[in-house]
Amino acid sequence: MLSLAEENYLKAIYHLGKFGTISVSTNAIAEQMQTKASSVTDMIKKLAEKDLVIYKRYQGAKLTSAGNKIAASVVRKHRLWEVFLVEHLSFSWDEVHEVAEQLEHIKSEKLINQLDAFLEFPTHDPHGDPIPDKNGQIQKTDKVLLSQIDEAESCMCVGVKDSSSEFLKYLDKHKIALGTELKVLSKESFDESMILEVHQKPLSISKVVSNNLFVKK
Amino acid sequence: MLSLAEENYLKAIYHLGKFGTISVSTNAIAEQMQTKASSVTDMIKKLAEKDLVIYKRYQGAKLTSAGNKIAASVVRKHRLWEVFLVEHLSFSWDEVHEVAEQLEHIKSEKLINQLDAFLEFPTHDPHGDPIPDKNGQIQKTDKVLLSQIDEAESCMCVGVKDSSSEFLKYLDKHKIALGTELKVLSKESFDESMILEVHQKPLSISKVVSNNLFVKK
DNA sequence: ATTAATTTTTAGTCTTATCTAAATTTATGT
DNA sequence: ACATAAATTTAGATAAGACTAAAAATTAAT
Repeated sequence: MLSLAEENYLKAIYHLGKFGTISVSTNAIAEQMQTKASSVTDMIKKLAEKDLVIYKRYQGAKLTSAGNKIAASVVRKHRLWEVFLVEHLSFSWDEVHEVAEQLEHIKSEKLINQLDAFLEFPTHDPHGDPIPDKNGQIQKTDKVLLSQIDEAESCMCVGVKDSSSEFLKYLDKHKIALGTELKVLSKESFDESMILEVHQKPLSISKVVSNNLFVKK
Repeated sequence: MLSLAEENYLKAIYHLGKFGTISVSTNAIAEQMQTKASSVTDMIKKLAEKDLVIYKRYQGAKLTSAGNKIAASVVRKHRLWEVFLVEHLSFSWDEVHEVAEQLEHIKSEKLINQLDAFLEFPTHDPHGDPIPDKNGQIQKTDKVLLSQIDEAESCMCVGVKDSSSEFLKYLDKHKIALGTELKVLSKESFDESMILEVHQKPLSISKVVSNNLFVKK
């Protein structure tokens, strides 16, 4: 049985390493985990002992398939709980992360399978991120950043890259949610800002915003 | 913010000390927590430092009102989660304890208040135990052990004293659940066994059973 | 290709929560 | 009341996970 700390490290490597495909540097993990590189070295050695990561000194860590499976299951739990919080307990999408960080570590196969069924097998969390299935598989979507959309094109908001509370509240304020239709009225090359049409009204957004909003054409 | 271990100690003292009214011995806590007396001494010193228990050397520990409040809130969370698991995730009453032991430590005021509302403010958990309110108050019930019921009297099952999986499965097997009507047909003074009428059929039960089932006349 | 800068690891320390073994205090029995 | 038993506390160790500071390896720059 893995400790909370071990699960969090696996999750960090999972997120940084594109779901276990590439090696992640000690420093990158340290930054993600808000800890020190020396602590990371200790932990990845321990995870390597358990065959959850492949570790070569000075070369960073990469998830094994066992490690990937565990990391994906933690992410699965996190995202399912987020759906529960939003759909049934009236949480807003900027409030769920902190609580889901705790709930993702609850250990019970039955709990998570029943929760999945109770939620009617959702495929995406409230931020538009895909929920891994029982085997850790995630379904790929063809989402692109809003900044990639050309002038005069329309698209639909399907996810966020930055899921910080600040950004989510900004989107709420401007009535942008998952499923919201957006049309690019114009793009300003000088500062890469855009003018959108949202709910029949124009809205000017900066590059920071268009670079953190995923859309589907 | 309290650690998981600290919360568990407070909960143990709460259960053993009748909700904070009486002092609990080091050994009793050690047995309840499945740990050693020396570990208990260390911890209750620490809790005393934080003014959550009153500790006098060689005299055991007693919850302060602050400690009682925290312990009650942990118990509240435990029991609310149990209700959720049974009512919405198809858990049976003998399966909920282990998972609720984990869920009770999730920290979020909003989570527990919303969960309470979602469950429509239940007053008792699936084993008939009362759920403390936000202020830690529990409503007293006039339940009594089945062994106290006289011959020819009828009563209703309202709770269990032993909530082990084994006992709960025994009750399931004999179709005894909360709300089930029971009539004492006869009592055997030799071994203190009883013959009940349950669902229009006779059922012989031992003293162990009648001493672990709460009923209301 | 060597030096300089950066990254990573090692060594040693700290905290929390646990343990064992020994010492101390309280309770018990005659 | 006094010896002994039982309960409790103290002292010293251990393991997990974190940290700092110093050493080592890698990468980058000239």
